[in-house]
Amino acid sequence: MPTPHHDTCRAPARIEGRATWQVGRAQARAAGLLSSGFEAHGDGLRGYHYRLLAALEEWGPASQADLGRRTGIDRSDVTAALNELESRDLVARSVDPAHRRRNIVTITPAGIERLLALDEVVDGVQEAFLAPLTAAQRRQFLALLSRINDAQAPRINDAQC
Amino acid sequence: MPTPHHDTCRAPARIEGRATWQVGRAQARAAGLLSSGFEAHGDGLRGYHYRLLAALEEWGPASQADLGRRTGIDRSDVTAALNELESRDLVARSVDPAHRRRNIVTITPAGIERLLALDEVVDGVQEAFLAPLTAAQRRQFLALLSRINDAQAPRINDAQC
DNA sequence: TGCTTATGTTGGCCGTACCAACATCGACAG
DNA sequence: CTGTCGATGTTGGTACGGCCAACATAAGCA
Repeated sequence: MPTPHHDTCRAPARIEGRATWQVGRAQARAAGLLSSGFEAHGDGLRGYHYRLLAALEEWGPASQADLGRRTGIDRSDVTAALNELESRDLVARSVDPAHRRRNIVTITPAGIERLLALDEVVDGVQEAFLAPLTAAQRRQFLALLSRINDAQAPRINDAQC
Repeated sequence: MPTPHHDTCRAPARIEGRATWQVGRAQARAAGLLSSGFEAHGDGLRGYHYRLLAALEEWGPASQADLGRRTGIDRSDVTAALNELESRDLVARSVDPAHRRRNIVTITPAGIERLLALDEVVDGVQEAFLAPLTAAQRRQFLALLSRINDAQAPRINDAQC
């Protein structure tokens, strides 16, 4: 992604003061940092792939549909992302012997290795993103964000959680 | 926009704790609320149009290129959005007598009226978005966001500010 | 005068998120 | 056992925001 600037000369006052606008700017900044990081050290992988690798490493092998439900990624997008991961030998698909229609996706040792490398990239991005805040402010910021996100979130797929 | 859920069952822990992830979730929520609001009371208008109307009302008539620079919207997108605003008689284009290549865009009384109506929609969204926070927490949240956004922001177009 | 810059416009690209349709397989009711 | 229903993986398409390239034209300046 080519670094969204999103801001130029300061938005109109009625917009600049809005929380939704500020959140949008912050997210644009975060997305820019992330995609720069992935572009530099990610071998063409992006957020989708990182989320899927992380889910596989933390929760173990799963079917594609389960992966989609757990990560909030659409089934069709899971398929596409897994194709790219599989072509790099970072995950392996195998047919479930019980349900022959289902694929069991497993993360490979190379996948874990790449995941750990991406972890460091993402950690570096966090540091850059939160740089203007002190440690106490970062805790506050995360706490407020969590409060907003937890209290809300329409939560559509609440199956098997 | 059909209400992004983005979250399903809690992301992997290594992602859930990241500030960039939380900001993304918050922004997804904000965008969903905004597009719901615009969809319900906006007569087909969206963020682009609101930003342009606000810029015109606050800074007065301007050329399309200036509008683009001030709002951070690309020239080509400004053209498209202005076409829709003009077709609703919310703005008027007139050729600058000095620079015959330039259009002077003016907000019409109907445009101001619509802008005020959209202001209320957007205000309602802010309220919904910040609902889980107390007044003091909202101030903190905005202050932290401003600190992050102001300290950073690569600022590419810094001309005439 | 000619060269360069700025403007508005058209058309296109990319990434994220969705949705619809399809063939296939399992499970379960009758 | 059969038929129906649901779930799965896949393909293909949509929408939207953001961005870029190219173009014709007008202004400004050398």
